[in-house]
Amino acid sequence: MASPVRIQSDGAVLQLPHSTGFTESSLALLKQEDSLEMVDHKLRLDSLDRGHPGLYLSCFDMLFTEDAAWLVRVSDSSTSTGIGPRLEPCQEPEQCPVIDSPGLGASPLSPTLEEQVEERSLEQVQSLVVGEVLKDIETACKLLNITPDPMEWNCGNVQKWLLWTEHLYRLPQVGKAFQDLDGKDLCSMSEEDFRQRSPQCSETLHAHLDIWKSAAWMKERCSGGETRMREGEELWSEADSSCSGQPIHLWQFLRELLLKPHSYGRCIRWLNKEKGIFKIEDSAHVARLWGLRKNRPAMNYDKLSRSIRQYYKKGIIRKPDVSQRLVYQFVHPV
DNA sequence: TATAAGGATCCAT
DNA sequence: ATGGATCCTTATA
Repeated sequence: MASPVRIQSDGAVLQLPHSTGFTESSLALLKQEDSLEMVDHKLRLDSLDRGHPGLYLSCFDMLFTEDAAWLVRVSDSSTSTGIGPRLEPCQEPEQCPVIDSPGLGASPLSPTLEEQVEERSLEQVQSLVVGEVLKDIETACKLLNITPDPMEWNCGNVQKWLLWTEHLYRLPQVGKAFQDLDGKDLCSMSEEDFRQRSPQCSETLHAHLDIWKSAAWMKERCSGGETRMREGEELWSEADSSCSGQPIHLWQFLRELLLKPHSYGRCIRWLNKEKGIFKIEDSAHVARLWGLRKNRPAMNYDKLSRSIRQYYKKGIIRKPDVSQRLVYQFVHPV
């Protein structure tokens, strides 16, 4: 059985419990960007976990977005609840200590100090990584309209999550094998149980679920002792367009995709953000995502584009002055 | 062949 | 009433 991986050496920021921790397999999942050709950042963390020399923790775009403010809250709240190991309130990223700034004429750092500096830098790197993972789960929740905690999923939610994970890791469709399961069932399954239902994808699915479970566990832990939430930084986006009760509109959905270029830049991107001009690079992909979001498996670009064209009259979206294929423009750019 | 434009109809909220 | 989904015809590159 995979042991929980400490994403930190002694004095860990993030030593998660056995049942919900980032296991070796879930970390392995985070490393798969090589095969997925999605490398944006590769963070060498081998010294973090002396039990796993040479461990790379990589962030492919789905798991690496813009900032890590979430983490600051995570660490703050764990401090305040007194339950977990602590991380000093993070400084601005720009002010993070640089690891190799040797000498500068002064006497060399003592090993202890050096270790401390290294430790802190690594903590911040880890914080970034975990923060991005959490943010990306948040994004997926918005897009799929499901809660972040797998334990709360019904069978339909499980199927959505499976579809999503398949799409994310280019897996074959395995939804059928998990048809009758709700979130609780899924969470209680061992990797062996996964193997029985889906021999090819068990490892990835189990590991990915592990990440979600960890995230839910962390969220639970943070929200328990602390309710502070800075405006505009909702943890799980209860106030977001997709969760505010009203069903999401297509134009909002497109905007959400456009705001996550790390994750969706390959299928939709700004040509001119100021003017609100964007291009759908992969029409089938965007349509699939929209169908996923709206529970419309038969969605395709033909229908999606028809809906976009309805916006012409309403003054929400139009064709840019020089009309190009798959290029549209928000009439009121943000 | 894929995309674009827009009419018609149905459905859910 | 409104926003979409679906299906359709016609035009264009």
